[in-house]
Amino acid sequence: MAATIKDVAAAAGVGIATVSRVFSGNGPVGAATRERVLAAARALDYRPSAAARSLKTRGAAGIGLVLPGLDDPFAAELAEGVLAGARDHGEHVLLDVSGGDPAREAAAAARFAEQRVDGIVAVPAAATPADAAAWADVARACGVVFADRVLPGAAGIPSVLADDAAGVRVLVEYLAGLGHRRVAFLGAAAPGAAPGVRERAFRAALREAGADERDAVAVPARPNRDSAYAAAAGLLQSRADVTAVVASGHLLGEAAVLVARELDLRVPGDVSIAMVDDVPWAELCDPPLTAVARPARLMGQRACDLLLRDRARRPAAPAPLPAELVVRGSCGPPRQARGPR
Amino acid sequence: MAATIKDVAAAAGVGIATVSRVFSGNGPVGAATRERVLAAARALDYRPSAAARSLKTRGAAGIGLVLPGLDDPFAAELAEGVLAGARDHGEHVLLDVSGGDPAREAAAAARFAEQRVDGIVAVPAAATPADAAAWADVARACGVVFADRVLPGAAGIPSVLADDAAGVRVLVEYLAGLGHRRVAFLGAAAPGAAPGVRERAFRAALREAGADERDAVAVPARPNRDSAYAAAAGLLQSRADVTAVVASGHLLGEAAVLVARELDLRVPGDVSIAMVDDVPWAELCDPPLTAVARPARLMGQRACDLLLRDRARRPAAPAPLPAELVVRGSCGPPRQARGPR
DNA sequence: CCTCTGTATGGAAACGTTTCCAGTCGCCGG
DNA sequence: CCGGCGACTGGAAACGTTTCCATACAGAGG
Repeated sequence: MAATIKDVAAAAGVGIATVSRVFSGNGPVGAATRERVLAAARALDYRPSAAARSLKTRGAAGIGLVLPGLDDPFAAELAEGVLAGARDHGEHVLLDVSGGDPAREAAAAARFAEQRVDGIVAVPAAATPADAAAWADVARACGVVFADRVLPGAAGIPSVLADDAAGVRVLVEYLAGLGHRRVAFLGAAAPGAAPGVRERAFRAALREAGADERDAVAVPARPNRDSAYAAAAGLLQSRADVTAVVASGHLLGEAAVLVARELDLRVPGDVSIAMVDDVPWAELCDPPLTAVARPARLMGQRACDLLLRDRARRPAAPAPLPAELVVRGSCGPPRQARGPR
Repeated sequence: MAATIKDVAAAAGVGIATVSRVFSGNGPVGAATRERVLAAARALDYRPSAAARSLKTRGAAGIGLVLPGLDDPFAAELAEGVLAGARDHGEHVLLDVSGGDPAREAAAAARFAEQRVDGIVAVPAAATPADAAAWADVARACGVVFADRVLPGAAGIPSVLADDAAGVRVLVEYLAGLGHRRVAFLGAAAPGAAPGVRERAFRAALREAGADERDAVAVPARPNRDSAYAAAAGLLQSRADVTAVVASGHLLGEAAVLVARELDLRVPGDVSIAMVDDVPWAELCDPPLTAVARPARLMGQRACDLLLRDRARRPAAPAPLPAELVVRGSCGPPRQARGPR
C-alpha cells in the first residue's frame, strides 16, 4: 500500500541507494538528482519506514515512561520533563500507566524492553522483592532510571530524587518557629514497617527544635484517597492537642483540608496545615496552602539525561534535587489546645 | 550484542522457523522442542525485536497521542482513556505535547506518521488553514482522530466530542431557575471572530430563559492563565450588575474564583460562579464549584476505538458524549445589583 | 505393503532500509 | 595524452523476523 524507497527510486529513475542517501543525508548526491528524488517522493507521498531503519541501524527506538497514573499533577509534570528531555535527544516517548499495580507495571516494562527502547524512566509502584527482581530483569535488557522512588531490592538502578528530607526539615523548622510543638505527620509508614525519608526527617527536625518525643504524632495512611481521608478524619477528631499537620503528599493535604472544613476548624486559626508537593490547587485553597515544592519537571529531564547521556558513568545515586518551601497562608501560630487530652 | 532468533535456534539445536513459531505462536511445535527453545531463550536473555517483527508483518506499530500539555487535568484524563483503549487493542502509545504551538504539533504528528503508527489521536492546538493542511497531509499517511476539537479546514478527520452545548444549556437553565438574568460568559471569542459552540449555546439558552439580548455579557479571553485572570478581573470590577458567571473552562473558573476572593465578593452571596470542566480542585474550593463534567476518559477511549476498530466505516461526526451538570455550592439566588450601572 | 493424512520441522524468500564496494564520469596536473 | 582523483551513482548484502514451501515421519486404512 504505502510507497517504499524502491517505488521512489523507480519513479525518479535512480537507484535505491541514491534515494536512501537523499533521505538519510549520508553520502553525496547531485543537486539535480536530489530534486528529482524529492519530487518523486512527494508525488508518491513517500515516508521512510522507521521500522526498517531502526532494524538496520539499531538506533533511536525511543524511551519508555512508566507512571502510576496521570491524574497526579506531580507525575504529569514529571512526564513533561521526560518529554522535554527526550525531545532534546531526538527521541520519542512511549507511555504507559500502571494504576499502582505492580503486575501491570512489570508488563509495561517488559513490553518496552521488547520494543528495544533505549531506556525506561519509571516511577515504580512496586515494593515486594519479586517486583524488584522483575525490574532487575528488565534492567539487564535496557537502561532503567527510577524517579522519586528507590526500590530496595533493585541494586544498580539509579534513582532521581528530590531532597525531600531537606524540604520537610525546613517545613518543620518553619512550624517550630511559629511556636508549634505538637505536630502530626500524616502519611506515616504502617506500624512496624520502616519509616520513609520524610517521616524520619520530620522526627529528627522536630526533636532538634526541642520538642518532646511524644510531640511527634505519626498517623499512618496508605496512598489512596479513601485511606487519606480516613487518616485525616481520625487525626483531627481525636487529637485536639495537635496544632499543626504535615501532610506527606498532596492527596493527604487535600484530605486534611476537607476534614478541617467539615469539622469547622479554622485554618490556620485552629490548626495549621502544610504538605509535601506543590500542586496548582494549593493556591486556590482558602487559605492558600503552604507546601514543599519539588522540581518535578527537572526530575523528569534529569532522568532522561541520566538514561541517554550519562549511560557510561551512570552514578548509582546522583545528588538529590533541591526542594523549596513555598509559604502561603495556611500556617500560623498555634492556639491553645482545642480540648481535653 | 543482544541475542537474536538465530542464536536461540543454534543454542536449542533447532531451526529458526521453529523458534519463531514458539514465540509468535503461529504453527505447531512439539512440547519437548518448545521447552528446549524456551530454556535456551531464557539462558540467552533473548527478546524478540519489535522492529524486525513489525517490518515483516507491518503491524502493531502503536498509536500516537498529541496533546497541548499534561498539566490540564482534562487532557491527562483523556490520555488515560487513550491508554486504556490502546491496551484493549494490544497497542502501545507514543506521546508528545505541543505546548499549544502548532509547529511543534505538526512536527510531532509527522514524526509519528514516520514511525508508521496505526493512527494518531490529537487534541489539536492548530487553528489556521495552514495548520489544517498539515493535518490533512498527515491524515493521508495514517488515521487521525481529533478529541475535543474540530478543525474547520481538515475535512474527513473525525472528532470525538462531548456535548458541550447541552452541558452549557443545562447550566444556564439551572442559573435562570435560580433567578439570574444578567449572566456573563467568560471565555468568549474575540470580537469579530466566530463564537464557539459553548458561547452560542449560552446565548441561546439565556434567550430561551426569557432574558434580554443585553443580559448576555460576553467576555473574551485567550486560553492562558494571564489572559483568564485579566478577563475575570475586568469583568468583576466593572460589571457589578452581573450576578452569575459561566466560565468556559477550568482555567477561567480558577481565575474567577481567585478574583472574587481578592475583591472580597462572596460566592455565591454576591456572585454565582460555575464552569465547564469538572476538575479535582472544584470540590476543594470553598464553596465547592458547580461544574459541567465532561467524560474525558471515555472520550479518549472512544477516540481509540474509532481509530482502531471502526476504521472502515468511520463516521465523520460520531454522536457527542453526554456532559453532566454537577451541582455544588457555588451558585445561589442573585442578590440586588452590587452598585450603579 | 503401500498410500494417505496430519503433525513437526528446516530452508529460504521476503519486508524496507542502510551501507559497503565497485563502477562511471569529468577534470586536473604532469 | 594519460594516470589518477575526486564526486556521484548503482548493485547487493546485511539487519531479525514471519511465513510459504518442502521434507520427514508416524499411524490409519486399504
